[in-house]
Amino acid sequence: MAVQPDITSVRQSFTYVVPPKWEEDGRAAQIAVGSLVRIDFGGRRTAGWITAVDVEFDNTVEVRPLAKLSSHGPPAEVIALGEWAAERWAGRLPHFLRAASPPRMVPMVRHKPPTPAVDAGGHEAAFDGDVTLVRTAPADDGVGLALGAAAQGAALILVSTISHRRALARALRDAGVGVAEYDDQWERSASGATTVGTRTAAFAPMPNVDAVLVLDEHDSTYKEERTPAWNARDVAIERARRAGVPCVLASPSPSLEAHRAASRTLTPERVVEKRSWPRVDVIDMRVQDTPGLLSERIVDVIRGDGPIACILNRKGRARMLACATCSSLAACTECGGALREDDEGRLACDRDGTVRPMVCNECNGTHMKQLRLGISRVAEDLEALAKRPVVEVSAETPHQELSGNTLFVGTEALLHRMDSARAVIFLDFDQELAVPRFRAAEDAFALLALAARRVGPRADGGRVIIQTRRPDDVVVQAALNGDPGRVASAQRDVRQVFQQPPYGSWALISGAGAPEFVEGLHEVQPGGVQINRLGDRWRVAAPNYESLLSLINGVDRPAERIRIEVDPLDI
DNA sequence: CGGACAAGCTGA
DNA sequence: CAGCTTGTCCGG
Repeated sequence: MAVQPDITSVRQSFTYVVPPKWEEDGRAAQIAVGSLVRIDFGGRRTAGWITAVDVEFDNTVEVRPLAKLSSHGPPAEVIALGEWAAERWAGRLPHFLRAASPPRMVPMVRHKPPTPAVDAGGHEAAFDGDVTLVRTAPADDGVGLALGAAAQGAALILVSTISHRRALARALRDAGVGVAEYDDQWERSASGATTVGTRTAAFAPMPNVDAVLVLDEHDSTYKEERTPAWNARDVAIERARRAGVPCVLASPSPSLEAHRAASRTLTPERVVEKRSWPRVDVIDMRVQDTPGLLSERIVDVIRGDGPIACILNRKGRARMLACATCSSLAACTECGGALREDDEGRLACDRDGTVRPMVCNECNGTHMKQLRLGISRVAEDLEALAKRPVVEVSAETPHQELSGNTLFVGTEALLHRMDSARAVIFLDFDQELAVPRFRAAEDAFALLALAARRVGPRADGGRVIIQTRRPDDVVVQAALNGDPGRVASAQRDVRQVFQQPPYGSWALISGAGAPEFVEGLHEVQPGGVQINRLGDRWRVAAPNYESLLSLINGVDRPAERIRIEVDPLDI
């Protein structure tokens, strides 16, 4: 038996033998690749996974017996998938095997016959290719696609939140589908049931998968924040590829990664898609008479009935500048990012390092004003304008208080937490458009799609209101026209030209050992790879992740700690 | 990860 | 050079 110890820093399996007694009492027959065992290792007892059963014995070392058979574990295919993921995101195998393992020990798995066929309700067409991108209505709850997946047999379905997992599992059960919720119902998943779960469910122990579905594939919760920063959507695609089964990626605001991975894209007819979006009003803040963040045009809405969400992301506020003459936002002419005032009174872009004199791009005005407004101040102004109480929502606000006929103000977390709204007002959407990150446009549009979901389709009468100084921005225009395809086609060009993901692969190197490691990378003189310093970390950019990882894995790691984040989202 | 052991440092 | 700290290696 080859056993991978459950110790992150041990990157190797070790050979053990099955104790003779286990042959007699039947335990030997239960051992398979993936089984959880305990072993005597390095002078103590530790957990581990069986990674291979047919192993050549190395006669130069004394081989010890396994100490204990703890539990069933992930099947061999999932162990192999974990090995692939460890390579793909420059991580360690135990990280992935933990995600694939039961939360509590499982002595025995019963393999159940597959559940009877369910009616796919017209959604089976999405599942007759390899990787298909399906652009959904913002308010689509995914039940139709999930039934389409379950109609294929045992389906692996990823969702971005626990509450979506619960709701979808309930809907599938109501339709007669046997469902396991991962990882709470690990055993049920291992017995072959259709499995619904969040990020870690990409490693669910299903013995065979007939279809894979990733709902809201653009969602950043699919990306693990800690190292290894793996992405469940990409694991799901690989899992489907290995099993030779269809994989559907669904989202109202698809990522460029999904566009690239898919061999075809299914979009609703233009008219149908536009109707699936709510009415969107764009308010050009450059021509508003009122100072501050509240325009006249929102008055009627905020004085009206129903739950209303006013969204104001405060992160990075202090850095934003606008022309005192024409009110245009100071933006980088190279990359469109927001500019800040540097120490010498010039306009500086943090994203690409461009510096220019304090002169407005639009009107050549030389006086800039800081745009700065705290959320409490806005809540006060809003209350005065609406003539009704305003509830300021923070992370501590209990969920029960997020409904009813209330006017809320908060950061985008408010949108994630509330169930539905009659109107969503983005008080300062430039915050989202000007974030100095390569994914800013995609993320900004995803936020509008989330608002559209809370408000419902056009026929429901709800509204999304966008206050901005950039009414012509493609992100704003795409929402206005209910046409997500515009964002993708605009972004694709930029990303291709600058070899940004997914048309290139990046790694962020940080930590105390980073300088030494980067020096080692430079010594290799890799062709087609660029290394940039960004403050106390470095970005390694390669044409694809294969060449990125062969470079990174080919250079010795320094003694001091380093953190390698492959394909980061927030840069 | 954590134990073993080697190399380096300190004080008498 | 004992006694201690710090660093590096390796485990079946």
